[in-house]
Amino acid sequence: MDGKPYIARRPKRADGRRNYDAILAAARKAFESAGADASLEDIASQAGVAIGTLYRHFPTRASLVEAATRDGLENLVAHAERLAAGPDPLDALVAWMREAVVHFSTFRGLVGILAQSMYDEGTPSHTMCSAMHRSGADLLRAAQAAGRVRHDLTPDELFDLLSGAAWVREQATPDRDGSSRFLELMLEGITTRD
Amino acid sequence: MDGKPYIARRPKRADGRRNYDAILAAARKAFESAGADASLEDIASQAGVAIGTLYRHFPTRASLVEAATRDGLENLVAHAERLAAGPDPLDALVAWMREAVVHFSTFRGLVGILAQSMYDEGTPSHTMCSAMHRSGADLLRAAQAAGRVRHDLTPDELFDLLSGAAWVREQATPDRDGSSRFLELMLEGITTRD
DNA sequence: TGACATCCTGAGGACGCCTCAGCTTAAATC
DNA sequence: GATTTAAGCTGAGGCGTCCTCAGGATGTCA
Repeated sequence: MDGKPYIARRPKRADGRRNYDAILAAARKAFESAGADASLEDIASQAGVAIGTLYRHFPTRASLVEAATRDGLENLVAHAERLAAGPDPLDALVAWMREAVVHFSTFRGLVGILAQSMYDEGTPSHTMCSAMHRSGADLLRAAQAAGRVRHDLTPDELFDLLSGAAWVREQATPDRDGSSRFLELMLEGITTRD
Repeated sequence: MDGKPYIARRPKRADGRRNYDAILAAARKAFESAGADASLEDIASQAGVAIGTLYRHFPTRASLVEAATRDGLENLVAHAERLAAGPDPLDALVAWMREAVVHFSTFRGLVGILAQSMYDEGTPSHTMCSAMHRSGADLLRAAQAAGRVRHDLTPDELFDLLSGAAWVREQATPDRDGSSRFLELMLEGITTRD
């Protein structure tokens, strides 16, 4: 829509870096406990910083979410590469999917943002999402090449399933978490018959 | 948490009924175009009514959503009964599931509210959700009794799958709606092997 | 035609978003 | 160390939304 997305960069000056880090730490904590729509003014004050400073470093909520979740997604991508080197392509895919669902539901509201970013280039998280998309697609292709997963499943469809599972996990209460069962059933629908 | 949920009732006085209906109509339109978090002040003004009047009839957003979606859920329950009378229990279940997913994603944010209401008694939509839960459970049981659906699938798990599908549909853009494929794959995971 | 319960109104406090003009300060240069 | 300057910080304030409540209006019933 309006050019390239804003990706927050660690600033140059010492005080800038300090505040940047403090805001990020506060944001992680706040998102975890209040979800992706946590109050930005709370986050700023938790970080010991004025609201304007928060906006200086993270001009949009999406850019803050992106910065707060970048590490996790990077890990996910890195892990995919390690898994791809393993012996069993299906095991690799399944292990990765489990991990992905957990990451996607780090806090309430994250899946929605990621799902949006996946196909919207004007979004801070789009870059990481694309990288992740590639990782998943590679693992999927390998499993399909080994004849372990149905060939008509596309990467987009895989991500729809993962997002759905993550969303269910997001909704889970302490006494009810249907996400692992969700994944199990999903795998039944995806893997080829013996 | 705090006693029984507030279910909006059609008021006694003529002006009250008029406003109640106008608000409901405006709310349906607003939810459809702006999602479940549409501005209540907008809805009131669209209905030609002061904000206080909206709150008089619908003291909470959840109660307004409940009233706006009651019909749809009632239909869903009624349809389940009709389907249950049909010859093929699996066909009945599948048809109902398709319909349920569509209803759950009537507007953005609805699935989340319904998923919440399903297991939280202190919620306006809980009553209808429970009725729907029973409907689905009946259809599921019948399909299982006929040996067409795996026996270890619980109603709760079925609703997790339906909610996941509905959520994916909610996220869909005009050019990308993965929900029908989602349902297809889901059915693969659920039905028994031939 | 009262009398009264029901209903309506909209100002106002609380909160969150986001901007911007003015001020402070780190750090590079001399 | 003094000077310069760009980077960074602040927080008041405008705006939108939520929700309440005191006071006023009106449908309804006898």
